[in-house]
Amino acid sequence: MASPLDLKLRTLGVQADDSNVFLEAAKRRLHVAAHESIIREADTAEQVRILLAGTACAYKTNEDGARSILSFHHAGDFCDLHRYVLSDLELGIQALTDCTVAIIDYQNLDELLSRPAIASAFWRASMLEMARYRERLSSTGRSTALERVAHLLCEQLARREAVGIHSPRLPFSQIDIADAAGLSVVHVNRTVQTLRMLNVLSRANRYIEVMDRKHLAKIGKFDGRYLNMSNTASNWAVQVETRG
Amino acid sequence: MASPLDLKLRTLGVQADDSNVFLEAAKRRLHVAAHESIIREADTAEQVRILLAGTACAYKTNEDGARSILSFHHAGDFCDLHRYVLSDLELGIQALTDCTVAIIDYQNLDELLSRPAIASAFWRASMLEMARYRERLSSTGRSTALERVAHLLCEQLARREAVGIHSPRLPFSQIDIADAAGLSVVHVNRTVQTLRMLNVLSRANRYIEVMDRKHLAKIGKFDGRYLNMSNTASNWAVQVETRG
DNA sequence: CGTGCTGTTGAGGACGATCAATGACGGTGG
DNA sequence: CCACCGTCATTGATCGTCCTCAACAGCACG
Repeated sequence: MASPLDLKLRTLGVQADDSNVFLEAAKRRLHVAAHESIIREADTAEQVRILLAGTACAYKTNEDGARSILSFHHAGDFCDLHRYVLSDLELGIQALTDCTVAIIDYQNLDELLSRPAIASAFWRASMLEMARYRERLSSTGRSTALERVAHLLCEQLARREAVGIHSPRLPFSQIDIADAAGLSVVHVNRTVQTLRMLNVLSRANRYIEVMDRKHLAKIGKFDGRYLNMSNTASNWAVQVETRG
Repeated sequence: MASPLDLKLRTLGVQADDSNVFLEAAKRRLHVAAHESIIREADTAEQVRILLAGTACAYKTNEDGARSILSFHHAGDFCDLHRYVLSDLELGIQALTDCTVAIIDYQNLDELLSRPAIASAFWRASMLEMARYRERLSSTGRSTALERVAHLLCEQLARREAVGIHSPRLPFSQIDIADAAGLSVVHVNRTVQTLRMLNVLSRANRYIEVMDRKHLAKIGKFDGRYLNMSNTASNWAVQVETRG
C-alpha cells in the first residue's frame, strides 16, 4: 500500500532506490492539531516540512489582519521548500485538519539534493506549484464567484486523487474557501448553496462533499492538464466547449 | 557597463566565471517586434529563451478568447524555463515592445545546469517568480482596483530598477494593465485617471509614467521584500501603517 | 485620408461586500 | 444531564465597486 508521499515521489519521477533514501531521511515526525500553525510567518528553523497526512494551507496575513490563503497542501506535499532557497519569505502554513508532518534538516536536504533524480524531482515539484499559482491567478482574475469556487474545489479534488485520497469530501470550511477565493464568507455561503441546489454538492451542511464532479468541472471551466498528472488527468478532461 | 542579464545573474549569486560561461552559451539572438509572439501557447521547440531587452508578458487565452496576463517579463528574465521542466504547459509569451531574445538549446542548458552555481541560480529564480505569483494572488484577491493597479505598477518598476532600468515610464497600455489586473479596460482607465489626479502618474495620456513612487507604494500597499533584491528593496520599504 | 488601435466619457445594471442577527452543532465544565 | 460558549453556517437588506454597452476623440499607420 503506497503512501501519499510515495505516490507523489513516483509521479515526480523518483525511482525506488532514491525514494527509499528520501523516506529514510524524513523519519522525524511531528503532529499538529487542526488550526495550529505548522510554520509561522516569520519562521527561521533550518528544516523543511513535508505533509504526510492531513490538509494545510499557505497563507499571508495582510495589514488589516485578514488571512489570505494562497494555496492548499495535501498529503505528500512539501510545505516550505521555498524557505530553503529564499530565507526571508513571509509565508505561514496552517493546519486545517490534524496533520502529520515529516521534518528534514537543511543538512540532510543538502545531501538528498546531491542525487540528480531527487534534485530534479524538487525542481519539477516547484514548477508544478507555480503552474497551480498561474491557474489560480487566471481563475481569480475575471470569473464569477461560482466559477472560482468550482475551480478551486476541482483542483483540490484532483490533487487529492493523485495521491490516493478518493473521498468526495473536502476538509474545508466555507471560511477557508472564502479566504482562498478572495470572496466574502457570506457570498461563499450563497455560492455553495447554489452548487447544492444544482446537486453538484451534497446537501450535508457541515461538509463540502462533491456529488457531481463532471458538472463541477464544467462550471469551474476546470482543465486539469496543468496539474501534469498523467494518469489522473484523463478523468478530468476538458469539459469546456466553445459556445455561441 | 553591466547588462540586465549580468545584473540578474549577479543578484542570483552567479560569480564571474560561471556567468561568462552562461553568457557564452546564450550567444544566439532573436528579434521580436512589439505585439508578436515570443512563445506560442503550444510551442514545442527544444530551447529556452531569455529576454535581453524589451518587455514581454506571459499570458493564457481562455475559452471565450480573452487574454489573461499572468506575469510581465523584463530585460534579464528567463521566459520559459518551465517548459524545460514541464513540457505540456500551455502558456504563451508575447512581446509588448520590440524585444531582443537570447536562445539556449536544451542540450546546452543541460551542460550549464551541471554547474552547481547555475543550477542553484535557476532554482532561486523559479522561487522568486513563485513569490511574485503569491504576491499577485493576494493583491488580486480582495483589494480595490486602485490598490491592484498601484501594486502592479510598483512591482514592475522595482523589478526594472533591479536590472538597471531606471526610467519612470512603463511600456504598458491600459489594455495590458486590465488583462493583468483582471479589470475591465474602462475601469482601468478611470483608475489611471485617479492616479493622475493624485499626481502619482504623469498627465501624459499616451504613457504610464510614475511621478510619485512613494505614494504609489502606499496606495498599492507594496512591500518589495518579496522580490528579494537586497540593494533595491530599501527604496521600497514598507509604507503601510496600521491605522484606525 | 481612411483605417485601426488606444484612450476617454456617460449611463445603467449586476455581482458581490458589508452589516446585522439568528441558527445549528460540538465541546466543556458544573 | 444540562447550561454555556465558540465556531461555523445561514438569512435578509442595503450599498458600492466594477462591468457592460455604446459612442467618440486622438494619434499612428499605410
